[in-house]
Amino acid sequence: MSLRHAVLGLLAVAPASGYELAKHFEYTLPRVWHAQNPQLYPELNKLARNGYIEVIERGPRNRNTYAVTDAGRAELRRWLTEVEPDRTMRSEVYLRAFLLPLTLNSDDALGVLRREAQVWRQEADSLRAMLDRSEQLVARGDAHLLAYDLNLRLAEAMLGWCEEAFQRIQSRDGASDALDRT
Amino acid sequence: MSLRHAVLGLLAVAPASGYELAKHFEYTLPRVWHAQNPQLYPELNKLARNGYIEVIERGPRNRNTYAVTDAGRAELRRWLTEVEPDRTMRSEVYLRAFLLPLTLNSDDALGVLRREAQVWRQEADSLRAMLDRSEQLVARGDAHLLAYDLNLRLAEAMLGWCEEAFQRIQSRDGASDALDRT
DNA sequence: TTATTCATGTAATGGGTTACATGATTAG
DNA sequence: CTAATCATGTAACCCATTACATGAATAA
Repeated sequence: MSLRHAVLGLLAVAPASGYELAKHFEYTLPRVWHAQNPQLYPELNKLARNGYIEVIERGPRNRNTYAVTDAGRAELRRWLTEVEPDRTMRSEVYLRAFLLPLTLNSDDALGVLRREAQVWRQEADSLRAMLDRSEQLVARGDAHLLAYDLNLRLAEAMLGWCEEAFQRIQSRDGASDALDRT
Repeated sequence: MSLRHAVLGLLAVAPASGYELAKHFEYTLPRVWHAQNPQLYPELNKLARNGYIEVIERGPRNRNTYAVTDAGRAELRRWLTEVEPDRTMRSEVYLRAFLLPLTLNSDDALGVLRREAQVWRQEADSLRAMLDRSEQLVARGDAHLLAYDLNLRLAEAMLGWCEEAFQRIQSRDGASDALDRT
């Protein structure tokens, strides 16, 4: 499991509180890694007990800001460079895309694909706009841009697939219509 | 959770035993949905008790071949067309890609990116070869091709990102080298 | 007849989600 | 002073993984 390394990684990018991490997972990483409050707070305490992170500031409302320690940074580096990634995935989006053309009739499939294409087109557009804006503000080599770029490429892949699937199903349908008419 | 619908969907494509489903998840769907034996057999029994699937054949070695019932097909259609998808993801691959440029030094990052690009290039190549072969065997409208096409597009997106990230990190590095030299 | 593959499962453990609880601070 | 937001957490439940168990059929 990699929640441990997800948290460690985010804190290596910038110190944060549990509350901020939760927002981060919800708004900036929803297509990458997902985690909520009841996982985060116990995990932060565990990482702190093991010496990978530490509280660097106590704010109002019991706010604890955590940062990675040297040991944490070393562990993160070890994980990224030496541990063979688990490349299996479990994505409802991909599962639906897989099943849709295989199990739905053409009308249902085309309807769902039209809606899905819309979602990914919007996501791709807003990521592209964000990247355009950012490239004027920060240095072109800024590593944050690469994170957006990954999301953009995945959204574009989904959009491209939706459009391809739509066309193929439509022409398959057209072909059978044509056959029916002869 | 969608294990229920993953199983229902696979059985809607073609009847199968639990053993065959496990192989399917392992070899044809590893980048889509992941499930193993100890989940599958209880889930199959539950789906059968609820009337969504049924045993259509008992083979040697206690082999049970399951197929979806009309109720199962209706439930699958309902899920695909009416239930709003959960578009959050939890992918170790994406998480690593996100963290890599933000937390590793250039040398480490370039090394890992080179290895990763290799993996996705191979996956894309073999999927492309499989698609080329298939298109000569089956009708172009065959829905199975779309499943391969999705995997291909995602692999190409990962490969494209790896190459882009490699170049940006290299040129960022080159830039700082150039500055050092002056 | 020995090893391999097919085939189905259970038990123990660990990870993740939903629902709930509590209280401090800030904005209107 | 009221509502919204910030902030941390626990309890109960469900889902997923690892390790183990069992035995039938097939290939060498």
